[in-house]
Amino acid sequence: MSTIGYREAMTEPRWLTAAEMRAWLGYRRMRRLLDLRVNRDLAADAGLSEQDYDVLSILSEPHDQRLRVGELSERLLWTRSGLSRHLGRMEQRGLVTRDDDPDDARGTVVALTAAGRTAIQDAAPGHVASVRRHLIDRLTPAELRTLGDIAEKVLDD
Amino acid sequence: MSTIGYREAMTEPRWLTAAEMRAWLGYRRMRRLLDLRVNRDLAADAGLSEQDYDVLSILSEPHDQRLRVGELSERLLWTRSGLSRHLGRMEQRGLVTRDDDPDDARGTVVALTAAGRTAIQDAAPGHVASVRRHLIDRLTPAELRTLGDIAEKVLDD
DNA sequence: AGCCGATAGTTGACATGTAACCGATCTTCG
DNA sequence: CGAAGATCGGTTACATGTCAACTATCGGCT
Repeated sequence: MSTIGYREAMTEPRWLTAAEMRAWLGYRRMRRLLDLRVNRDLAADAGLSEQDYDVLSILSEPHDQRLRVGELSERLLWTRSGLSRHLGRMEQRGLVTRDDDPDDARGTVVALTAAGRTAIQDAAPGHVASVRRHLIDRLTPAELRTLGDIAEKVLDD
Repeated sequence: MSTIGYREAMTEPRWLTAAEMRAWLGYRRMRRLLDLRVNRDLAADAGLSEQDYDVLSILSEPHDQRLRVGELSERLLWTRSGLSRHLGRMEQRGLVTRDDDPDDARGTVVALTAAGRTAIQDAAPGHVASVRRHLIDRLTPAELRTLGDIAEKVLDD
């Protein structure tokens, strides 16, 4: 036994093969760089963070004009506390509002403001172009399909 | 024009098709959940963060026993300041040491301690098992290969 | 030799995430 | 009805990242 990390082949644990390691390390690096690039574009073009965009995007869907904080946190795979903080910042900036839920006094309902709607309308075209430039348009249809399959398998639980 | 986000088809910007959106949103959710799961395992099993593991892993490679901070930051795709702070924490915990580079007085050389070596040796088997469980073993060899290809295309610049 | 822009690493100010806990409210069941 | 426990959203304490500024050093060019 000598080397540690992901690299060596041993018999005890099932270490990663070269192909498996390529996939894993590739995923790790892709994650870093892709997110960096897309988020940088979004911040430069629209003054929004990835998180802002995600929240606005969900709220702007036709049937989700008003959403409970808890439901939003589930959709975003976020902790409630993190979302609560983030909504506070977005509220400060005038992008969303928070009001007591009339049906459940424990709850809070989040809604877009006019400014929030404008913000995502303005941001969307550039953001989609950025996602295309950095990811989508670099891949073949078959690769895109496989990426979707992979995500499905990983998420399935 | 009505809906905003990633969802609608328009003519002006090239919005995402259903397949493209599946890939992009799938990637986004996979990123969140996969990282969460792997990092949780690593923290529970070995008391290390993903970042700790990455640093230790590189330093434990045979020819990289001593590395400049700058080179480490390039390999990890990290900012220097972030790495500097992280190394400070790891140094506190006795996992690595930092010393002046004898060849370039501006530089700092990072090295593993005995405890650092032990830490990654202990952590590696469980971590590999975790990566297998949450990602590798869920995919076919063809999917793994495609994932590697995708990462390569995205990183290539 | 000596100056000056480039480079290395650290640090201060700040942004933003999580985990643990809290008060308010709902819901279930005796 | 009314108490026990679950649930909701938020807050406090803390971890950890970025950007910009800073100090020290290097190295090419005159």
